[in-house]
Amino acid sequence: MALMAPTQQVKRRATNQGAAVKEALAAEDTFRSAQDVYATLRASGEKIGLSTVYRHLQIFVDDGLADVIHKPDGESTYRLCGDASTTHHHHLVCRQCGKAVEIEGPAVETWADKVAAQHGFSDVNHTVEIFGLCTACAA
Amino acid sequence: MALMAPTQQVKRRATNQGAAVKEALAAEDTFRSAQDVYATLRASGEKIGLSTVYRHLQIFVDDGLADVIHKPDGESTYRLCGDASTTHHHHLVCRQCGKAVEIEGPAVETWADKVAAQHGFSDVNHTVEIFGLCTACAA
DNA sequence: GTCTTATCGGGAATCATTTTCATTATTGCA
DNA sequence: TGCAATAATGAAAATGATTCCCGATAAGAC
Ligand SMILES: [Mn+2]
Ligand SMILES: [Mn+2]
Ligand SMILES: [Zn+2]
Ligand SMILES: [Zn+2]
Repeated sequence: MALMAPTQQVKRRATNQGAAVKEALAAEDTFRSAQDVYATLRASGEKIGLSTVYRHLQIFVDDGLADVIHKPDGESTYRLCGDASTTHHHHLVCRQCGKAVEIEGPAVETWADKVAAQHGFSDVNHTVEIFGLCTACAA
Repeated sequence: MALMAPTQQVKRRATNQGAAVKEALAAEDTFRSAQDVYATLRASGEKIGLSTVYRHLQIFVDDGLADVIHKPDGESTYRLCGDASTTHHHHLVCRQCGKAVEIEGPAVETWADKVAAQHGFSDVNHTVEIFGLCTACAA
């Protein structure tokens, strides 16, 4: 059994950079890479370093504010989570522009757990991502 | 609509290196990284280069002989496919040792297509991976 | 055996991500 | 309000997987 670390809220300082990264993500319902966010912020005159962008994106993930999807080419992309860490969900993602729709599939959840249990696997989680072309990109 | 390239069977030469990579993968029902396969082969005295390992792993994927899973840390892992490219399936994978079981979920397939269609997405595919600890690693 | 060229592999190049660490800015408190 | 404690920053270097380059090697055809 894993030790359950107390959910100690880490003390975080409010900074311009942190706010800027969050705004950049909030601007679109799209999965975006750290490099992309960084380029966008710099282009808009924001004073921020690449390390800081990576740092905040990871913080968002740790805090359950953002989801991350690893593209086949290895690049990680981030997107603010609709309703924070409350609801478990997955995504329908446009492989062209990154636009994403949050989706739920209760049946998939139970299926995944059942299959894992049947094979004796424990401490289970899963990834379910549907990729395609959004209507805009299909044109 | 995508042009359907003629399924021209590429002429491939039989080499010791290609066979060695396939054997290394066949030895275990586990997803393994290129670096890992390379290290294993060299350790067993095999005369092979890292580039060649990557080359053959990619060939296996192109030929539908192997599946690839991208780990969260970005590393790609490969595993020979049970029944070649015939059956679409997913995997239940041990996040500790990489041991994998091929699984099927017809309901998930139809669900994925339906959800995508409802949102107007086209040219759809999906990834479904269940991770956990196998009985051996749970001990 | 000889030729053609697919394959090999050492090493350099890419490139996203991480680490380092001196500098800067935020927050709690006197 | 003033200041010390320290969290945050970011430029630069390091890391590490993967790809690229290209002269050397070897499989397959005749
Ligand atoms: Mn789920
Ligand atoms: Mn499927
Ligand atoms: Zn799109
Ligand atoms: Zn295991």
